[in-house]
Amino acid sequence: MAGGSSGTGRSVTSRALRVLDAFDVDHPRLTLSEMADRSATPLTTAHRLIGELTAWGALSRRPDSRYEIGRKLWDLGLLAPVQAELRQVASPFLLDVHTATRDTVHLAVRDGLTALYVDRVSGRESVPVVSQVGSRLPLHAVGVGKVLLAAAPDDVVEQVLRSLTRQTRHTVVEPARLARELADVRRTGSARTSEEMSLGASSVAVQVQVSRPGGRTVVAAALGIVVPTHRAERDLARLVPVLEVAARGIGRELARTQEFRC
Amino acid sequence: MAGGSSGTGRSVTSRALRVLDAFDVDHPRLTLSEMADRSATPLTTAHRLIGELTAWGALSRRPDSRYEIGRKLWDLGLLAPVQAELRQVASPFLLDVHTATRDTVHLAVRDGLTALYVDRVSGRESVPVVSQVGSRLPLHAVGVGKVLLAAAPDDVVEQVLRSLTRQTRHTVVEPARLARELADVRRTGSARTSEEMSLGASSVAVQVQVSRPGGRTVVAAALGIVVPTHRAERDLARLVPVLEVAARGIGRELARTQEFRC
DNA sequence: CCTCGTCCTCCCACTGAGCGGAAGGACATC
DNA sequence: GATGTCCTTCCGCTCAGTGGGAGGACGAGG
Repeated sequence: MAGGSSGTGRSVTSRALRVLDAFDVDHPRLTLSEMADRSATPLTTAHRLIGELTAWGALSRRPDSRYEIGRKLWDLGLLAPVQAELRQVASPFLLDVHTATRDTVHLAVRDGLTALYVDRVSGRESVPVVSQVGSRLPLHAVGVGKVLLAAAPDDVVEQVLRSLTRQTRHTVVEPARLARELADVRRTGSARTSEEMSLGASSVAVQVQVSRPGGRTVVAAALGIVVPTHRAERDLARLVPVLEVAARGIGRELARTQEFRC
Repeated sequence: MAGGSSGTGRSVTSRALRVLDAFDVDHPRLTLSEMADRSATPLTTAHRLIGELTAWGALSRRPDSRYEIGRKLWDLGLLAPVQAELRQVASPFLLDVHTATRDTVHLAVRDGLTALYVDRVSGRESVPVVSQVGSRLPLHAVGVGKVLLAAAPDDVVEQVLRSLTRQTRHTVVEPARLARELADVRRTGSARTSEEMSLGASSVAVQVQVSRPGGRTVVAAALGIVVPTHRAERDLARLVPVLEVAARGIGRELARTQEFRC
């Protein structure tokens, strides 16, 4: 190869894929040179690769000459079995909760050190949208995250406790305090947050437990609801039973499905 | 290149992408050799490409050694602006309709000669699931499809009329009859189907109209609802006004958004 | 009008990354 | 143990990919 200077990616394929990596939630639209920069690819090479990706439909070019993810990737992405069964089983229950409360309902699983939102039903006149399907948020700052963290292996908990990032002035960043909260979550099965991720929003969340053959139960997901803080005092306590009913429904349904693997 | 025999794809990138094309709704899980076959790629080459795709996260390997679309593609796909604005605007309205009726509600746009389902809220005890988000169904056999077809350019209508495929014994496959139905749709603004796509399911759908600056209105999408046939006679007529209210709300909201482009 | 800056597109000679047949392993079936 | 299916590793040939450079398109500032 001509350049050979810095760590030239390696294979063509990996380079093409790295170009795609330039996109993320904060950068859903990029110019050619932005993509080249962000993926550390020589401009000319990026140009060629992007041309091929566009021809296939992985990217598409907007009238303003910037690129965005194309429909083909959308199609393909929908085939990904990311908790497909969980989402399918849980969806009606989320709708039930939404119908009963008209608030924003979330379903999340733990993905490494983050809470991955796999489904969402958004309330009409609800709080500022922080999370969307596909979002990952820090475990310690959101309701569903605390629930998932409380059920996580010790090493995960330790790692999270060591790196508590502040999101708002209400975020719990003292390890000891969070550890105490987690103990409460394990005892009660539910977690609360109050403006710890974004101001004006409070939440409750509960575990979705699945009984596995052998008598053990595992926490497969977390089900949460977000309300404007001014309604939190009045509503959150009342919402826990609603969530619990739905969570148990989901858990029972999941246990029934033989294919389910954690 | 060694072989050089048949039309060797071309570029590495296009080959890698073609391998991904092996996946579709009917084939969400494939073995290595299936992917090689389906993409007309020599086994060894497919093996290498798939290895790279897997390393990046485009694919993932299941315990049973088959491959499926990986989480990374799911993430990326969610960034695709496939009717992003439409979906965001419409979502609360779909939920409203669902809350009021508890049936399966669909939002679709026309994509070439098919109806592309961009959002869905599924009813609890509803009909057999035919369509999912991302599905494409023939325009002439579904409610939202007829609405979209009625608003489509003449050449599209002609093409569809020339190739009416039978889905069930109730599918309308006579061009003249469908043309008549389309005229009705244009007049009334709503379309019905009765077991034309799958037995046991009937539907109504209405246009989502947007007033563009300049006084013209365009049909941006179709909003539909599916009910079990045994309830169709009783429910469908009553559902039209519900859908119309929601569709008008969506249309008004879309018109307000300046960015909206058809 | 010209200059400068940004961003994109085209060109082309060099070379190492990709290619894929062949061989061998893992596992199941008869 | 013979036969089949599916996956993985190996390796020498060569053509596809590479990326600097040149130049075009467009806009802002002088």
